[in-house]
Amino acid sequence: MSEQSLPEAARPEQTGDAPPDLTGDALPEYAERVLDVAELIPPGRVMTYGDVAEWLETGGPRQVGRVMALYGGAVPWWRVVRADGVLLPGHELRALDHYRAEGTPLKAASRAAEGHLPRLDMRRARWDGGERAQGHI
DNA sequence: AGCGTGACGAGTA
DNA sequence: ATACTCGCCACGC
Repeated sequence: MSEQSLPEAARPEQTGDAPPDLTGDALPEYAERVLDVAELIPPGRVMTYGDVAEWLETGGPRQVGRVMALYGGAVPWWRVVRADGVLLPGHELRALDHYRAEGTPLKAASRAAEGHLPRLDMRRARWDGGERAQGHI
């Protein structure tokens, strides 16, 4: 539940009649697949934009990024991250709370890095999609 | 049927 | 570490 109830506006399942939906003019097919993958990422782990694209075997990191920017609110958006583990501007606070709550591995800050925000420890946090999951969706 | 736009990513300097 | 460049490709004009 801490998945937070999101605006269902982003899920246009039943838009029988041209809904004036703000966010939700029929989610493009590709966007829906991206969100499906995002929902599979286990708590405490992350996938990069590129990983998601690779899994889908369609589009690329930028396409995934666009989808997350537009419809990310409908899924655990903090589990789809940049490959270098750097938190995006605007996500520092909220995402960090999620990572701490889920136990997502963060990189220990070196003294020289004091004053910087923690980065994700991608070596440990990155989720490969799970052996079983590969090849589905 | 183009064309511009990116929550990207790898490479190079 | 930073700052560029370039390739990527679905989507909305």
